[in-house]
Amino acid sequence: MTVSLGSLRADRPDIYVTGCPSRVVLDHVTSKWGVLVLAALAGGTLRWGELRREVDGISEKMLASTLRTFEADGLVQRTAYPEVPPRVDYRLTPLGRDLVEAMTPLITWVAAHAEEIVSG
Amino acid sequence: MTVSLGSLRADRPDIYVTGCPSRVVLDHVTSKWGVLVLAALAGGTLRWGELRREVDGISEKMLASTLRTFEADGLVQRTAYPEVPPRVDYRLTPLGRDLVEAMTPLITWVAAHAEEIVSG
DNA sequence: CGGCATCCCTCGGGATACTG
DNA sequence: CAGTATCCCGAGGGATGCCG
Repeated sequence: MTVSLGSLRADRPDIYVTGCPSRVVLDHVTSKWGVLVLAALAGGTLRWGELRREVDGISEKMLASTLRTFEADGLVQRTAYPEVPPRVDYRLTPLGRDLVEAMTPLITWVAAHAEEIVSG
Repeated sequence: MTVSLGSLRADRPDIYVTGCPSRVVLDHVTSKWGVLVLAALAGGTLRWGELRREVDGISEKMLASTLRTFEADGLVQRTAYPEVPPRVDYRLTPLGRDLVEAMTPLITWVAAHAEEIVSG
């Protein structure tokens, strides 16, 4: 069952208004590293170091910042283990998993058509 | 038919590599105004002025820049009519319509869950 | 009406170094 | 290992003005 294109705006006029919750969440998700971090976590729980290696090019600062945003949004759950050396892992919450599922068509499409677009 | 979450990374490792076509296209789409402009055009052809009003908060500079990027990507088609006063309209290309269709689940999801997330 | 040019500045984000 | 703290830069992006 496909959502018709025409209904996209009619059903969700809220997306387009500055400062509304939809825009805030959309900004988080479409932030420079948002999609990549969420997609990386789609494969399952990852530790900090794994996440860094997984998302090529991200700095520690941006990884921390992106994760904190998603944690506050309730999309990612952080778990710290009281061990030495410290171990921390990150996983999607049920809400986050739901979001990633909604993102999957986009990511798949981009991956499939990227060459075509860039080569023009 | 749903794409399993686990396969997302396995199938498309390219997304995660800096500078690859997938990352370039993903950056265009997830640029600050990319999603909004594409979604606005999902409803059909729009004139410049209509687009500006539709996408709340966008400046002329960013609208122009975003549209030029998508035009170069082959996602949006620009048509100028040799009239006075000038009239220009923008519509999605078939490729662009395809992309918007892949984006629709994400937009719909965000609109539906935004309150829940922001109020957190 | 539909832009482009220009100026200006915020702040996203990178590099580096340090800590529990 | 998993971060925090600082410094710093530049491009993304806003405001204004002009033009065909």
